Amino acid sequence: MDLFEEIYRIVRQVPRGKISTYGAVARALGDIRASRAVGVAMNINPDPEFTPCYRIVNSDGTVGGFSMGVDEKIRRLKEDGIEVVNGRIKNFEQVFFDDFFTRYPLKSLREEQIRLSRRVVLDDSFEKDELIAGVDVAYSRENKRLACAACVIMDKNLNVVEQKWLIDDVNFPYIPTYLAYRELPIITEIIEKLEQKPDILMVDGNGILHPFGIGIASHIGVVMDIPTVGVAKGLLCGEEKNGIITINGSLSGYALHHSKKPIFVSPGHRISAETALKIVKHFLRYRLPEPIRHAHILARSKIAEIDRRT
DNA sequence: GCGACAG
DNA sequence: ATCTTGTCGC
Ligand SMILES: [Mg+2]
Repeated sequence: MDLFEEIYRIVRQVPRGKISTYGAVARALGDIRASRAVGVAMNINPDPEFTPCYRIVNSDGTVGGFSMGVDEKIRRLKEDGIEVVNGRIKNFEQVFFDDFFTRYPLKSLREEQIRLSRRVVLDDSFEKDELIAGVDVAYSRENKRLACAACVIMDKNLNVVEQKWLIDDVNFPYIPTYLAYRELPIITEIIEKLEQKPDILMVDGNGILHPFGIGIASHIGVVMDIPTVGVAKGLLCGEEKNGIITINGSLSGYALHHSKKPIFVSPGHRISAETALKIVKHFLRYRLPEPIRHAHILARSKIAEIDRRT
């Protein structure tokens, strides 16, 4: 699913002489949470003459940003006949457009998440726990649709057994609660490239610690049918109390405060919360468990190398 | 007005 | 995540 292309398709529906907002485009995608991603998509708009991103403004009526300069955005709006006074759209309600033709792609993805969430297994369902892999994705600053995925397999003595990396395009922006749709394709690709099969995969992001119980670690686990653990650097949802994270009163994960800033561990798939915690603790040396930390360093260094050469 | 928003 | 074209709720 190329959500960037879906965004551009919606933005092209705004007629000359009308404006819409980041939030309205996000709603046409199916979720207001995508408003910031709409801004990101406008920022990297590959063809501003074809896709008039200058017609997308802030929902409070201010014009918002523009990579060619806000003055240029205002100039183009005025050329369309939109009046702008003190950086604010005049007659906002009259010129506002949100009558989009859309299939609400994010609503379909949410339905898929809910279906997948019912398939999450929270019992220890693995033969061995000898080879633990960590995976992470780093992004190019030159080309914002280019990413590097890296995977590092370690044994229980924290020796690196195998590492692989690859570069590929990413066609889905980061949207809170939809992270899997951004990173799953490239992560699937890197896992398939491994010569050895890890017993458990640790993912940079949440497992069941997600508003629909299906963070990226759980999502990968169910789709690939592998045991997974989620390790996040920030709290997406839930409440912390004495190191325990609950959503609506039921346990979803744990907070670890071993480092300056906490991490949040939650089971992904085919593992219990307690076992997930135990395995993460076994690999802690710095803030992040070693397999993920090494994958992060590898991915960053490779994408930095690409950026240097272009 | 300020912080929250996995990456 | 990178260095940035947001929105909502407290
Ligand atoms: Mg990451």
